[in-house]
Order: sequence, then C-alpha cells, then structure tokens
Amino acid sequence: MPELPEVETIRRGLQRELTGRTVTAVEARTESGRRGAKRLRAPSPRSLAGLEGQSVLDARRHGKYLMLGLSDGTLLVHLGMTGKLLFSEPGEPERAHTHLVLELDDGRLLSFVDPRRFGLLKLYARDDAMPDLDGFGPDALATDFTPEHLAQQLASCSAPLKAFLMDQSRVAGLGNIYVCEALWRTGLSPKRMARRTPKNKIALLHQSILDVLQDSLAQGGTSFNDYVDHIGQPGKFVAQLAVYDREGQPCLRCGVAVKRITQANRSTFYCPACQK
DNA sequence: ATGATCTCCTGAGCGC
DNA sequence: TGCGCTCAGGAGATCA
Repeated sequence: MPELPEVETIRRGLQRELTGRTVTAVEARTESGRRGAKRLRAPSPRSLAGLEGQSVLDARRHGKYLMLGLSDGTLLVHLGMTGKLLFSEPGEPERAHTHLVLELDDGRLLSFVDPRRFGLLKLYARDDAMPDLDGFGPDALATDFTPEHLAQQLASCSAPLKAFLMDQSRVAGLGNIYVCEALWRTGLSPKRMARRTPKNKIALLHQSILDVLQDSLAQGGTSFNDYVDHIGQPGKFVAQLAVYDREGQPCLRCGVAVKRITQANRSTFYCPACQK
C-alpha cells in the first residue's frame, strides 16, 4: 500500500536509474480507461505509444503521484494499492498483471505491474493541462506544508481527524498507515473532530507527520504484502509501527490494548487510553 | 459546499 | 485439499 514514503523511495530509485534513458519501444498490454476488462483506473489523454522515442529527464512526486518528466511531456503514475514499477532484463519471464512494458536504450525493461488495477498511467504532452493534481494540498514533505497551513485547514473541517488527514486536498501523501501512526505519536484520537484539535497540539501533530514519514523513508517504507521498490526490495518500517495492524497488542506507550475501529469503511488503529 | 458512502479490483487468509 | 467468504484500501463518483 504505497503512501508517501514508499512512493518517494521509488521516485529516488527512478531518478537514479531512469534519468537520461530513452524509451525505445512501448508494449501496452492493457489500455487505460474505464470500460471493458483489464483496464486501469482512468483513460490516458494520449496513447501510451507516444512514450516511444522520449527521454526521461527527471522523476518528481506530489503526494502519492509520480511524475516522470519527458523530453516532450509527462508520464503521470499513481500506484494505487498494488502498482509496481519494476526493472527487468530481457528474457526474464513477464509477471502476471503487467500493463505496460517500456524498452530502454540500455537494454533493460521497465514494467508497470498492478494486480488490483487501482493504479493509473497517463501520458500528457508538454502543453497539456494536467488536471489530476488540481485541488491537492501541499505535499506533506514540502516546505509549504507548515504548522500554519495545518492549523488553517483544521479550523475549517468538521470531519474526524482520521478523515481530515486522509483528505489529499488538505495535505497530500498520507494514507491509512501514516495517519494512524501520526495520530498515535501526537496522542490525539482519530475520532476527534478536526476543528476541535487543541491549539497547543497542532505544532506537535505537524511534527509527528514529518517524523513518521521521515522515519519510514529511512527504512525504505512499509511493506505488508504488496509493496516493493523498483528493484523488488520490501520496506522495513513495518517493524516500527506503533498501532497499525496491532489490534489487541499493548500500546507501546501505556500498555493498554490497541483498538481497531472502522471509519469511512477503513480500519483505524489507535490506543483508547492515551490518544485523546 | 461539505461530509459520508459507494465503487473499482484481485490475492491472501480464514473457516468449514 | 478446496471451496467460498471476507477483507484490504486510494481516490473519484455519487449521494444526503
């Protein structure tokens, strides 16, 4: 389940391995679009065949979106739940659920593999509008995500803190795991209404978000079943999770059993004793 | 306008 | 061993 640290880990790998490479051939196994079987989540404004001949200039990220800067456009990538970008050598057996294979000028292949097909691949030409990120809040690790921004957003939201932090229009990059972990670190209940966050906790919440993301990034992210980076390495942060997927186990701070509840049809894990 | 709910999808894990 | 059920969740669509 790639959230910001996992996507950033992949971005760094792509920046290192893909920058300067040219796509020499494109094989789309499935088309992006909504109708019919075996399609990804959203239609691409340009045929992915347009990748052929383009060079990769850089790899950027906003929230959980990856943007590969090309010689004439941008390839926008969202990994959804189970999307992977994997390098391979020619002749290696192709993995199931491969949607796109790019041949590179150094002989390697870069494949987009996504069993659950929540992922998204969109090719934009240089002058195309890229509406996907409209309305997104600042990236959680960018300098414009400040305590002041957080305070202002909190004040205008009557949803619970869990839903607030999951909302990419408030701050981009957090998902279920890091929202649960950041709230635990701050000692705030996921059920607390966002605008009722105590003023003296806002700076701490902001810092907890940065800390949990940085800590995870330092471990290459969190892996359960699906996530691996571009060379197939799982992340190691799962060993440091305080509440996520720890229902019934003792809170690392106070020893009370971690509780699991459902919010917006998603699991929330928290300590009922020390998260207020 | 805002927040809550539904939807897409497949593999893993579980009980029988 | 194998079948069928439930669950996981990002984010856009839809509903209240």
